[in-house]
Amino acid sequence: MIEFRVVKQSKKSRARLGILKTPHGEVETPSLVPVATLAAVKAMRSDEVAATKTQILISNTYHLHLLPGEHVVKKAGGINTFMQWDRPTMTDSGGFQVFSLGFGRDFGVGKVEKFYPGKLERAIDRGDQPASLKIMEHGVKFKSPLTGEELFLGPRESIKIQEALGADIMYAFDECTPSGATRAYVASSLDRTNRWARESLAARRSKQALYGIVQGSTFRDLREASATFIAGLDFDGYGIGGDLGESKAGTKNTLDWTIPHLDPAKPRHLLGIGYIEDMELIIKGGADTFDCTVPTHFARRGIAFTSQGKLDMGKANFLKDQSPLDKKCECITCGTYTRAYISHLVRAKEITSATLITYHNLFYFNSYVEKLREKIKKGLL
RNA sequence: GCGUCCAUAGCUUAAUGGUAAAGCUCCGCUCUGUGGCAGCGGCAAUCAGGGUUCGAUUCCCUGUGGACGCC
Repeated sequence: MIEFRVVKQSKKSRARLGILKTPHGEVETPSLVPVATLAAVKAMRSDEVAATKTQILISNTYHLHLLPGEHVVKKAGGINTFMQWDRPTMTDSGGFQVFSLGFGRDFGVGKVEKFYPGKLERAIDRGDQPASLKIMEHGVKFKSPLTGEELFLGPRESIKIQEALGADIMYAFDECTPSGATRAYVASSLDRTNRWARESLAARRSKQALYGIVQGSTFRDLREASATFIAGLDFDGYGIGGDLGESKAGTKNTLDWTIPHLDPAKPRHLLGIGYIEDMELIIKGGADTFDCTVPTHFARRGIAFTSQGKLDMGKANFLKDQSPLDKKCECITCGTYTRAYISHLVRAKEITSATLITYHNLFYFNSYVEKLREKIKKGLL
């Protein structure tokens, strides 16, 4: 089980400082939750991740079910022991894969995207199904992208897998609705997600915490209805997910519409959002935690986040640059290596480039959130 | 020294008697609960000279450079 304590509530915004207590230690909130999809932050050892000030990780039910299978993880003693990570963990339910392997895959777009340029002839409407999976009332029939094998995931299945994985916090099974979906589609999807929320709770046998997920896309009334419904159930916290609409304004609206309806004593997690420039907005909007693949995913494409902005280390001009990624950064990468060296590694496609930049990006993101916590403490946010 | 073959983008190759296609490289952009570690876009070339022809990168000759074989 978890305990959440609000240490300070800002008077200027919905921002708050908190302590999220789990069986594997405490998380100071607001906090970024780096993504370890397959029980690993890609390119990193767990001890390296810990050194980036990362307090908690999120892994993925769908992916770990396929590879290596939850029983392997369980046999190893659960996800913490398996990956030698002694701090808190969460597992996402697989609900996002209903989108990413479904409509997202069909149209080749992410969830924040506002348009499907030239790809979407008409809005996704009630009754539409993605090409490679089937969304049914009791769950979703997937086709493994690895083996082509059919795989069924519903609330009961998801919770069962998550219990075998053994993270501190689990998520209810939901459908992350696609942008470009009509109100009718979102409304019927929400009915289903709400039903799945109840079934997820009923399926739980363990003492792991379980977060319910708010959906409703960009429709204010649906977001409010969703938040109210989820708040009425006995969840330990909340996830806010789905299509948030156009990046900044959309994220703000979604938080404004949903958070006032949730129990303020429970932690709220914003699912899958976390550009550096969005963080202040997210935290002011009232999110206690948020996960994002950007620091790790971009690192593997050679992009470093610094106080000078986003740097594409693959660019040749850095080969002459003897300074660190970020002069103001205190991470090991910045204390040890030059931009010239890192640029060379990126251009040569050396694996080490991913390690070095991922390390820095996580450290940088976590330090950034740390500063925002300071700001809340000082009453500046 | 003689013979044969070759010469197209920075690299490796394609095609054609009506000025040329691709992969890699290079340059730019995109990536938000990570199927895919990529996707999209751009720059850029017919070795040199002469001949045949309405028109030559393509056919012919010479030169230059290279590969192979023979001596």
